Amino acid sequence: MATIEDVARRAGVSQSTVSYALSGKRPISAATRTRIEKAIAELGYRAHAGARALASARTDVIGLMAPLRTGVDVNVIMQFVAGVVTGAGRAGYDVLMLTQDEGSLARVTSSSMVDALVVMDVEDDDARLPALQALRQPSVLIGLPADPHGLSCVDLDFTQAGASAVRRLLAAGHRTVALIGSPREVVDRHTSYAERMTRGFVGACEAGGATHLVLPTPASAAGAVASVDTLLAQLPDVTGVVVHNEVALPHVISRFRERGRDVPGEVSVVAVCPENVATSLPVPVTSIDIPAEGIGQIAVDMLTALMRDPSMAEVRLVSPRLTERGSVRDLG
Amino acid sequence: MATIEDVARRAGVSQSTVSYALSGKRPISAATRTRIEKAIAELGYRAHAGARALASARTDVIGLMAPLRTGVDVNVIMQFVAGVVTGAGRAGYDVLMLTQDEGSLARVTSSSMVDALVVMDVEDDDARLPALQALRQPSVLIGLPADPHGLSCVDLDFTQAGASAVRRLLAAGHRTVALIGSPREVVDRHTSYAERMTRGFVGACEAGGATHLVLPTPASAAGAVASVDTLLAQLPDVTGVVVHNEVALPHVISRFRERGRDVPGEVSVVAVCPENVATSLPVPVTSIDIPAEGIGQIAVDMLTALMRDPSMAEVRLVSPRLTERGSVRDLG
DNA sequence: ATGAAAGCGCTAACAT
DNA sequence: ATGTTAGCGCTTTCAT
Repeated sequence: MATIEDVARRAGVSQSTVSYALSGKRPISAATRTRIEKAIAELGYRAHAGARALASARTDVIGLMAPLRTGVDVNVIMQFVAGVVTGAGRAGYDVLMLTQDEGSLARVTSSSMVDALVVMDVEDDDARLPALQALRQPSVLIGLPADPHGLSCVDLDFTQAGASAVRRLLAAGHRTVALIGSPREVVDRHTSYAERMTRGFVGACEAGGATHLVLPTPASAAGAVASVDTLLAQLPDVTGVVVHNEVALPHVISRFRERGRDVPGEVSVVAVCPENVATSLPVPVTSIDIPAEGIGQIAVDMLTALMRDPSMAEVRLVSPRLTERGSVRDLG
Repeated sequence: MATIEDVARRAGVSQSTVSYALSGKRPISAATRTRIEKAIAELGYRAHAGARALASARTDVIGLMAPLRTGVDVNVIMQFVAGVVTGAGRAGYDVLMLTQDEGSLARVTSSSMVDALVVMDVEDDDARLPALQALRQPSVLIGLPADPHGLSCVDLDFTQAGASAVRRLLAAGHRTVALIGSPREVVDRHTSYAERMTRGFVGACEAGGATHLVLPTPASAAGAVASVDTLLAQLPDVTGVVVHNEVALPHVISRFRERGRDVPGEVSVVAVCPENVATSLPVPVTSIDIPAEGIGQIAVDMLTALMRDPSMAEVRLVSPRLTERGSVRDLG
């Protein structure tokens, strides 16, 4: 591999001139610049990442802690990851994937492998928060812990999403509604989005005087079927459901039909899921989009802002947008 | 951040002694080792990754090129990624995520950001192969190109999987069968697994004298419905289908039922998909497992072997294993 | 506008 | 068993 010294020699300039030509931190005459570029092209030169990191104290790599456990909304996670990788690429960063375990955070930060961190799957009272706050490197959470003090966070405003879904049903005259939500484990861990979704749902139901039920639901066909059956047993008059569980969604709809309740004839459905999920079902479903890829990109934007100015911490909650697709029936 | 020099000073030894204590490349007396460990713990020392990479010419990072396009079997991809990350972690490596674009491969390798590469979503005549062969760093493909000469590859033996699925149906007396396969784009790109799957399917059909049809199918409910309808129109006598499209699978089954063909009463189904997909459907489906996570780990094992000895290139095709779950009816 | 040279924090000869 | 020291390939401060 060619080094910067090889380039300098070939271009007949000094190392530092090559370095400055590359970084643009110093004016370089057109003639010199041309010779340097030529030498770089001829040698196929690329700066050694380690040497650069050592000298400049930056790696141009950001760490991404994503929950890799299979089965749990992988689709959504993948879209977040895609957004982060895309946004990072655009901003000139590479992405180091980190597993959930406690150690990797300390390892990659204290060995200076990454300049910054994006953390997913945030819990209400997340064990990683103190560590993140103490870090030299800035971080952005995708999710919203109970106390986001001093941390940068971005997410869909799930509280509003839950409330908005309910209000849509209430406006159509529904008075008995249910939330088919995230799996029990996710809820029990007080995962931030599940917590907020439930709060928004329940709050709007209470405000609107609607009879309601929240059903944590496994991400499987069997789980979806069981939840629908439980729901029909406990709340036989149910006419509206909010589904925040993309794996269960198709099975929820078909189970209602198997049980003789047509969607949207007898039961109206509002889903909270990525758009491509809502549109690729046999029946298009009215939904509130989870703009996962966009949020991933915003996370990177916030990170680059933080690296420029560490005082820029902020919480950004993306407002939910409901798209009608005809799965809600007006009882008026 | 503490440096190795801080540790050395605190432990009253030289830098190199600390380095050797850390790497284990030299015998260190128990007493010295203890003092060094104490100093390291007290200072919270961690070697600077860049400095280490510069001096040792290795990064302990492997690059992972995964197709991040959403919608295409994300579940499966995620499982492969999880396997690679898990395997890498166990072997002491971190994972740098790379997008599909041509440039990133050259960039991370020639700037020495990674020691090795895992490449997914391999096409029959993949454009990246020449570049990979020319690389200083070893690489392992997940998939099998038409000419794997000199490259290390690992994948499920999809040819055998296709053949084996067909033979299961033939053995049960089925004579008219279809393959509900990967999306058209995937097939058109000559993606390695789709290509081999089709070959195995068609080969076994021809060998067994079965009437057959191959239907590339979009990864959506609508696509699944359309494929089933096309199939029933073109091959009304069909009694057995092989489904190699995990998104379509549930919709294929429900569409058959909507069209009055019970599964497995009238139509038998063999799926080729990860086990958790086959078991989480309303009806458990007889399937050939895609051991994605395991293959991801094997890829890393092969990579570490290659780094030890670059002549260890090999092709490993994992034999398919069919698990009965009752979705195939014996016509005997 | 350009060059010389001092590090950045490690590893691995080369000592003893 | 341990210490000394020469790089690894960059960035950046001084110089000019």
